[in-house]
Amino acid sequence: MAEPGSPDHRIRGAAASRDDLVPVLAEVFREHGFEGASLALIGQRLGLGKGSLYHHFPGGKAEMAARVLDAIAAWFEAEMFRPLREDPDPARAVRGMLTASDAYFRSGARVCLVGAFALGAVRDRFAQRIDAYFAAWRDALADTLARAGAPPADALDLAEDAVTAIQGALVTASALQDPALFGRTLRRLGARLEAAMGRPA
Amino acid sequence: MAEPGSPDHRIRGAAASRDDLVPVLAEVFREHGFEGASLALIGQRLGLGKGSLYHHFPGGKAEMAARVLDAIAAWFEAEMFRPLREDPDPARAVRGMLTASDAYFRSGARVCLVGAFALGAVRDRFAQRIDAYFAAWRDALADTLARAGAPPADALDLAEDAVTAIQGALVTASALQDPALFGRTLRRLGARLEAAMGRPA
DNA sequence: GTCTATAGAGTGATAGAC
DNA sequence: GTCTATCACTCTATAGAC
Repeated sequence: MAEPGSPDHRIRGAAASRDDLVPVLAEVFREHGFEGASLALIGQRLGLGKGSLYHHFPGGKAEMAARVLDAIAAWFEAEMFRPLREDPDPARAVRGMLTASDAYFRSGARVCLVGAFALGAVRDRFAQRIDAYFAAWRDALADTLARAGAPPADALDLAEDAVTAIQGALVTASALQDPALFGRTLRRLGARLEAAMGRPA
Repeated sequence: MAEPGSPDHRIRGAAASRDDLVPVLAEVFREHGFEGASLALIGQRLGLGKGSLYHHFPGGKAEMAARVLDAIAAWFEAEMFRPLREDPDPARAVRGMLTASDAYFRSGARVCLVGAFALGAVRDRFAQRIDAYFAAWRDALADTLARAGAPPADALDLAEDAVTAIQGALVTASALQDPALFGRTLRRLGARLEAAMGRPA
């Protein structure tokens, strides 16, 4: 396994490190769900045989999904939740979150893997990670809204409303095959958040 | 198979008609998704062997899911979309839709099967039904909001916002195992809709 | 030789179709 | 209940880098 940041000394396109595999794995789980993503399909998309899959993920499919959820959690923590908490300009941080959401979800063309796992029986297998993802998003945003001047009693409600709207937009955009619905939802949501921040009482 | 409306001539508690099976099937698909609902599990929950399953649904699992989606579409058309369109008091009709949603989704304890199917590759197999469900909901509500005095330019946007919020609340409530989130979302959504209806310009 | 990543035959269990 | 296909998974073996 290559050290982080080391020069790429792969010889013939092979020898992918586990970190290179996870984003592709995420896409397969996004497209097919946990149950629908068979090892045969996964191996095909990763260009690896079963032996290689179990070399990188001895725990099998469950470990693959866990590593994907961990990578998603790390991305959101670094790119969305920490900026929300630490940006000295909270109003700008809220706008940044909407921009980051639009980018991450490819303007509605990409589904939320965590939300997809949350529906159905798979949820129980990854309950802690799924719960933590949504709670962290809601709490980071509530903190920022309170700093931005939203009434403290409303901040948590507004944050819950925001996370809910984004998830719903992903479901509905996918159902109607209308990615633009996601952008319209972000615009409406942005207006609600600006109103709450601008009118601190 | 019993004719519709014929007297019940079952002999020993067995011989359920296909219409009796569909609601149970719906619950199994809601809980496990299309891929996760195996025929063994379905047979167990229905109390039927595989032979009986194929007697009632010659097309197998795909036909079962199609009949479930049809039944859901029929329920929403009769209990939500038609009342929305036909109630002479549109504001009351909008409130009735929120009440019906709360009842149908068991105050957030039940997931939307159509939304769950919309995420992931299963969507393509039932694309027309999934699309029709969401479009009908949005359009019936937009029509009612316009009748209630919402600015026509805003009615479709508001309806899209409403369907999106409900779907997002179901995802998030399931993820956080917090059914009460659904009620809070309906309350916030109701306030937005009332505001739009009350302020016709 | 050791280490890492590769492949794939072969396991029993279970899938959906009939 | 019977069928075949496929499931997740195990095992053994091989390649090249050090």
